[in-house]
Amino acid sequence: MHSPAELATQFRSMGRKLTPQRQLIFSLLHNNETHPTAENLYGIASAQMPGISLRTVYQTLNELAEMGELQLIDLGEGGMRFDPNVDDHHHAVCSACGKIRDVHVKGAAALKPNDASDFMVSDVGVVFRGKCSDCESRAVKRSPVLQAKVSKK
Amino acid sequence: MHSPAELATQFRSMGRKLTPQRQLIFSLLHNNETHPTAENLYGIASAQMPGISLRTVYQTLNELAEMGELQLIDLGEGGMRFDPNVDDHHHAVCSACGKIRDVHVKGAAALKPNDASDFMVSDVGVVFRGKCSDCESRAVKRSPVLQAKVSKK
DNA sequence: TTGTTAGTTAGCAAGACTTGCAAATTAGAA
DNA sequence: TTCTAATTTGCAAGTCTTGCTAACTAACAA
Repeated sequence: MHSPAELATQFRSMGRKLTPQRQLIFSLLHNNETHPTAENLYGIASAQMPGISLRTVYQTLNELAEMGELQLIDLGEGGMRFDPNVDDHHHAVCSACGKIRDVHVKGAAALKPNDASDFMVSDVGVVFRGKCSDCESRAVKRSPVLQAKVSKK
Repeated sequence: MHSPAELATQFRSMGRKLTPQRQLIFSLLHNNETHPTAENLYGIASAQMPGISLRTVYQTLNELAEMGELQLIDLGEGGMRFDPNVDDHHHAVCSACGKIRDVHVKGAAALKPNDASDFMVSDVGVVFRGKCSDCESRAVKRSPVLQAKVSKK
């Protein structure tokens, strides 16, 4: 995604208006690597601009997506995620905490269906599921406790 | 997914009942490569068993998924898809007709995030987007017509 | 065959997420 | 400052899925 200032210029050059709501959303997305949902952004936006509506958040996000400034990701967890990183990359999802991380995958672009030579591939998406280091170490540390709890039953 | 007969045995051994509704759904899923939605299956099931409820279809599908007999796939197109093929495989989605095809990808299991060595991968999913051969050839054939239409505007 | 009962089904309400709509508001140009 | 098209709000509605519960029935024993 371009910087808030660049987006402002771009919006105006398209005959669109630069509203405070849009500026706020631009700034919230800038360098945002949390892959927020619309609701997430709405929560943060509301704190800084009471009264902003969830509808506006959705609207602006959709506009940015149409402009190619945002990537929409749906990982099947109920709710679209918005990623201001539109470079070629993939995602790793922690099954414990749900956090999504951008990752790069060597050779992903060269992947091909083994048994569908007649399919014209235009895009390849890779999703890793597993545990992030935080959750992994937490699981190890808690392991004895959990066992104790189980044995108490 | 196991055969309808095997599923029947499995259900009974779990203290579950083998209802006509379940049998029908088992049979509809057997060797089904269309990646149907719950609504799709409900439509077909209704024709053969008027009165069956969508609720029952969802319920049975969820049970099968919990038993590991079904893979749930969400390709972000509004609606979960159910795949009786639970072998290790991936998917190719046609952006024109929406059809989903099972594909195998050599080397997919060996993929690793390039820049997230601390992430413990337990599963890798690959989704190809593009055009299936039907849509591809159709697009080529129609191309002159479409151009004519455009120039008329 | 009949009775018993735990497991199921059907139907509707409701929940989560997203979009459509229309009235009120406002950014940006003159 | 004035004007107008773009925007924002708030709510209704749409889609997909699940919760709830009364009525029903498969499975089993007598």
